[in-house]
Amino acid sequence: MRLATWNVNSIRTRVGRVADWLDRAEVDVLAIQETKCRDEQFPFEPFEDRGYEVAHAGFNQWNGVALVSRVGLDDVEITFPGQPGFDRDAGEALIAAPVVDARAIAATCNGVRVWSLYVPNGRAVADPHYQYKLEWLATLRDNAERWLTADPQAQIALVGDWNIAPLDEDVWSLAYFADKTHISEPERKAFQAVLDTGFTDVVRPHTPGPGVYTYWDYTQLRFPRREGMRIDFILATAALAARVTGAHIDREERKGKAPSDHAPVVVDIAD
DNA sequence: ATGGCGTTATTTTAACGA
Repeated sequence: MRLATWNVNSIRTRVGRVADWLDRAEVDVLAIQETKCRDEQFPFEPFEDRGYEVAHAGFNQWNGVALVSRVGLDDVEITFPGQPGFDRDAGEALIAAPVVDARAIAATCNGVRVWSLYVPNGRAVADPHYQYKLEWLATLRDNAERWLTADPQAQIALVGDWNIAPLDEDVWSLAYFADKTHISEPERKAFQAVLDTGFTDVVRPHTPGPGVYTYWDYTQLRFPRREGMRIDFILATAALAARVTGAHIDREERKGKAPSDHAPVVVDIAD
């Protein structure tokens, strides 16, 4: 089966492009981030017309994650246990539920537990949102460890917009990002800590760098100048990674009329 | 140079993004 992840930057604005892409891409399961809508605003019909089931979590105009599948969509779970929230009004407090963003949704698709994840941006290293990001990732790590401890053979995919560039070559300019988020050591360690529970990046072996990205800013002609970031990942447990036969980043989808600023990331999994 | 662009909402500016 073919599994993909895509930060679409508003599903209502992008639904035509996403549907057109599904018509061509032969994707069985698509994890979406940044739908930017509430459940009742989500355009379900274009997906259902194409034979896909949809599960969506959206609480307001921010964030929003979804799973689209034509190979089953069972045991849907919105947010992971202990998922931290961010108090937007206070602007500083890191607090627990019930103030939780729509940043995580899971379902079992053809035997694979797929999590569509939208990791908090962090905004700036000195911003409280940055601590929220680190706490969010640490809690995800704890869950990942728990899932694999319960079943070392579990087939789990953690996919989405991680808002972290793990390697120096994952950003177009180290100097530009030197004092910004996405490349700081705490963020990279938080990402690595998830990997260390038993996950691997199953896309990178098929899309070697440098200069291979999944995101390009709308401004400053970043895309034509090939100045991007690699921040969208498909991480798989060993049992699932063993079935991966190929992967690609569909940078063609960053072109044309009204694109998302992210490209879809795709992985092929043997039956 | 906080510019450059895109999206959303109890919009006409502010918040957010990375």
